[in-house]
Amino acid sequence: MKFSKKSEYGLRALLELCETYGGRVLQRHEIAERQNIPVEFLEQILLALKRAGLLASRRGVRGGYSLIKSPEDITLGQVIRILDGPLAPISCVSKTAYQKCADCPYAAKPSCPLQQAMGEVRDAIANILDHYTLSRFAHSK
Amino acid sequence: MKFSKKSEYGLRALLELCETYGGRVLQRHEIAERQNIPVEFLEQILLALKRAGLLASRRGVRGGYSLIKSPEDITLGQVIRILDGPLAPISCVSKTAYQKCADCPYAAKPSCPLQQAMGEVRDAIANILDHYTLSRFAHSK
DNA sequence: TAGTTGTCTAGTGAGTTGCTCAAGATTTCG
DNA sequence: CGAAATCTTGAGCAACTCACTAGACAACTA
Repeated sequence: MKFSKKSEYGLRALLELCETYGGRVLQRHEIAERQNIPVEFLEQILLALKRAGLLASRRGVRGGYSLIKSPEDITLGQVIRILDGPLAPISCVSKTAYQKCADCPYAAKPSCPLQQAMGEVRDAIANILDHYTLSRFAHSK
Repeated sequence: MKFSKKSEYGLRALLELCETYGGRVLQRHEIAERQNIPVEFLEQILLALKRAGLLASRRGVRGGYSLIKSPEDITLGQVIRILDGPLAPISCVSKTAYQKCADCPYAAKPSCPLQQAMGEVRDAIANILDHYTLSRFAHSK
């Protein structure tokens, strides 16, 4: 029941990028050094965030990465879903990636006792992470 | 960010055991069949739950497993922690298994921005799972 | 004491995580 | 233009975890 390093690194990288938001770009090695993240691994993360539309990048000598969306418009939930997949603790309660459980005897019945509890957990997690924005994050620094 | 099959199977096995609570014992193959769980895998789970003090077992011909605690006194949180480890999404916010992050640059500083958010998530999860008892579970069946 | 059950320890195949490496594309600067 | 700096892509890999299996052993009961 843990988040991956990918999510953690991704969030920490975004924190750095928030600080130069609107200003200069950051290169991967700058972010990597400041946040103690292996450069090549960080790269994969930054690219994923770019593909998801959070970052822009420029190649070449004065290249680097920069935030493309305002820190107020980026939530922890978004970032974690990009890097770690759905938030739901079991897939039969996921809203973004629902899957019927194959082996559960309750799957056929009208209601599964586990589903209710897990649904509540899912909602609680999503409620927090989808309302936490990067800006709120940076302020508490 | 998912619970393991172990937890899921464990909870479903406990549901079965709730139904015969106070009455007869259940053998592993009975539970396994009704809940579609591989017997030998289930066994490991039952043993873990036994070591944790939730179940009693008897060997031999009329052997089997039975609940040793009342369903009202067993919470989902307990069970999941036994089978899956701590609930915290990152270990620096775990109450049952705290660990300082080795590489995080905020670890040294008074406050880590990630920690606050993750702490809230941890509390939310624990709040739900530690108040959900097996009895509440069985009733909604 | 024979057969049935739980107990324990080890092992295994598939998949994931966290990370590395190498070759290429694009940009800037001299 | 050409060289250097940067991002881009894709492949690869060791360690670990997950879900499950196997087999020897201990205890209970008839």
